[in-house]
Amino acid sequence: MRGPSARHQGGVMRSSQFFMPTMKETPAEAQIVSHRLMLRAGMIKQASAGIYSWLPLGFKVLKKIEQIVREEQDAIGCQEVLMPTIQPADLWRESGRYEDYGKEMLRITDRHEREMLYGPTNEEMITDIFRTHVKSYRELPKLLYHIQWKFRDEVRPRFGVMRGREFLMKDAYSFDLDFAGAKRAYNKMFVSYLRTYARMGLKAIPMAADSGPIGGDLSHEFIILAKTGESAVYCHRDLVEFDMLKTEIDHEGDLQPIVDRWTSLYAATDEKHDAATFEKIPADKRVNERGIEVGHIFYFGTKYSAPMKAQVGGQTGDPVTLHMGSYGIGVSRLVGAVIEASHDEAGIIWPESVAPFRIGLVNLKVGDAACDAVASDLYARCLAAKVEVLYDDRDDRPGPKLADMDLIGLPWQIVVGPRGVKSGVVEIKNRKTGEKVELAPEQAFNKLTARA
RNA sequence: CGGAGUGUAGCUCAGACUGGUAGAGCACUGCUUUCGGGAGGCAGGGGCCGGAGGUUCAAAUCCUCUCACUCCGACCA
Repeated sequence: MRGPSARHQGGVMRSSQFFMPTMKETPAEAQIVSHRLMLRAGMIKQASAGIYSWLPLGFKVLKKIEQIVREEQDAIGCQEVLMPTIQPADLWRESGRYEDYGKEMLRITDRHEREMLYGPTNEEMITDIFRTHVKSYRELPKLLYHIQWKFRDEVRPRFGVMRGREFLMKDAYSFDLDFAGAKRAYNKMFVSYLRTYARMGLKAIPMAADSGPIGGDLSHEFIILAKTGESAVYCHRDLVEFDMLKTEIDHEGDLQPIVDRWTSLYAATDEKHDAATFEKIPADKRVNERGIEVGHIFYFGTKYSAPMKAQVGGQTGDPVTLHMGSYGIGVSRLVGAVIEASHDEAGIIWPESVAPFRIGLVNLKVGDAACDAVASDLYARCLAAKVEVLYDDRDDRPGPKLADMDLIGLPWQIVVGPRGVKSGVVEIKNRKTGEKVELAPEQAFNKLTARA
């Protein structure tokens, strides 16, 4: 007899118990495909305009994306902290942004009539932490990040989690003694971002962005290509074909050549698009598509450190004002963005790295002794091998079960039905290609669980 | 914040113009027939028609106010 904790090892993985309220019909409020599919797949529920609850299926994906982001930040020596969502207004008065920010900032007054705000970003707070504790150039450089919910009271939230008011964001901050140091930090992040998106199965292309009053070229937006993207983008085809995961990277070495490789080719959003330059690219290398912004990095020098007096003692003993940069990734937005980039008529197609489960196991005829035996054996093997599987053991007709499985887009399906079981086979289906193969259960299991 | 809409069953929507006992399909419950791609039959349950005022013998329906949500625009991770 296995106890409750054993049965729930790895979480609930049986459809008969899993809370996943799928919908056949499309809710009226959803316009874009990722929003429609997230609602239909039971991933999220809207709480109010631009604010969502994450249901188990959606939450699993959110966590996977968050974890990839975390691992790639850790890999470049960026250290994780967690700052609060609620911040004191005084901090923002120091930088001058409390007055500048406008109605997008959600302002709150506590019981002591103290002015607070729900943070839309954390430059002031991290600068305050840093100036309190870091006093010498010897402690530099430093990279810190956190992954936290933010709030921006957008006038017009839309597109589901792609443009919510509340959103989960990774924001990192770099602290250096001078511009050269800041640029090294910038390059580390630049390269880290390329790997991060590549691991999620996305083609992300860095595009020059407006760097504001600081000037220079140290500001890039990371844009993924998706037909339903919010803005037009133009770039050189080679950028789409670079494969970052195959590039060996020494994060402590000179990253400039890698950055140069990406920035030397033309890439621009419609705001910065220069048709004349674009026309000089050979016609077959021109890419003109739609894109979604999923990250933004920039160097901003002493914009916050100067007014907030974040200084350290330099080599000569004189105070040096810190050079800073900040680096954002829209974690919750990425859930929608991945779907925009990867879906078909039937539903979502998750890349394996972010899929809520790796395998969807469908028992087409629950109650049939032979089907039940084969399916539950496969289920047990998956659990034992720690392969994430969603076992559809609901007593329902094949149609809805198969349709649900396509809708939620798990990379692999194993379909156990009476017809196949009679001749000793099950069907495995690749969600992305639609390719179906009939194999003996054991072979099917081996094929899907073999480590690549 | 400008402009335009919509709020009726869990979901998609009719009913409103022309006031008179609340509707359909899907979903849900039970039985049944089906059984490899959202099936069929029978029987059920489910609504203060977003909220508050008003007009009227009578309001989902007409009027006023209010709240919420959506779309277009400007803005934006």
